Amino acid sequence: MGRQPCCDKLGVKKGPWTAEEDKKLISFILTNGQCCWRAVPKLAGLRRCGKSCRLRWTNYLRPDLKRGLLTEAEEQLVIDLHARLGNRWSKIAARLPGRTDNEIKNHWNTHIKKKLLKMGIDPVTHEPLQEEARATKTSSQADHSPESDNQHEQLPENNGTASSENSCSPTENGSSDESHLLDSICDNEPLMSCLWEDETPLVDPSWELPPAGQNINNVGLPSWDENCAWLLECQDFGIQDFGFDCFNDVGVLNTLDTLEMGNKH
DNA sequence: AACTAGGGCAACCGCGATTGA
DNA sequence: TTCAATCGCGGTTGCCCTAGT
Repeated sequence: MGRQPCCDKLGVKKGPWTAEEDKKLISFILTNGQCCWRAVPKLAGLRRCGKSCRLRWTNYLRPDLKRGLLTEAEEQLVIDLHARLGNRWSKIAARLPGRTDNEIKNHWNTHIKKKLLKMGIDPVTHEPLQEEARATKTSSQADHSPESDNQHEQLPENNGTASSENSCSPTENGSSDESHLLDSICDNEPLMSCLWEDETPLVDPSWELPPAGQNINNVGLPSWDENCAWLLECQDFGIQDFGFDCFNDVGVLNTLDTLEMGNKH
């Protein structure tokens, strides 16, 4: 009895994805949509576990992904959101269109954390390190940390009125422009209520895959018969030439770039 | 030029949540 | 209501690249 592993340990490939595998996965998902990840490897002809496929797609192959470093404004937003949400990377990522939880998590651990420490700010509590030390001395029990579950529970009730005292978390290092950007975001109640609306992803809603089983052709997309050759050729012609409006072109091109990079490996 | 250490990122692992029979 | 199957998330690992010596 007990829980089955998500995939057969035997015969399942691990490690970096090859361009060929990427092509297969993209081809399959664009043809069939995202459904039942467990079945994806089998149907797509991949020797991967479904989990791995999902991860690869959501973190790397999705056409709506942005690539490259987070902008200062995005970084500031991440800091602010982290102060309120803690390590809920998926929630944070949901507020940043085109960014994945993994990407944000990595960026946090490699860049932002250090930045905050340099500024004398505890990356966990978002409070000045000295005060933090004092606070832990006096009341180690009273958990005022933003990580506190209580605080998390209250988050939805902060809707819209997302306290500006929170938003004044570490902004010292940001340029005044970025601070203004963040302030203006936080001061904008309609925008903030939208941001705090869990069901309202900022990701371009135009990126929608057809329901399972429905061929991509049915949504006005070019045939996928040419498989990834088509995707790859888009680089030469420009995605718009295909009338492929449902994809944000940057995203698709990023995917293509990615595939190309993969080929170089 | 060769070696080493550190940083960055992609991918894996394990667990909790959710779903459906 | 219970329990197995599946999904999704957060933490962690390991590999690759680059800067420094």
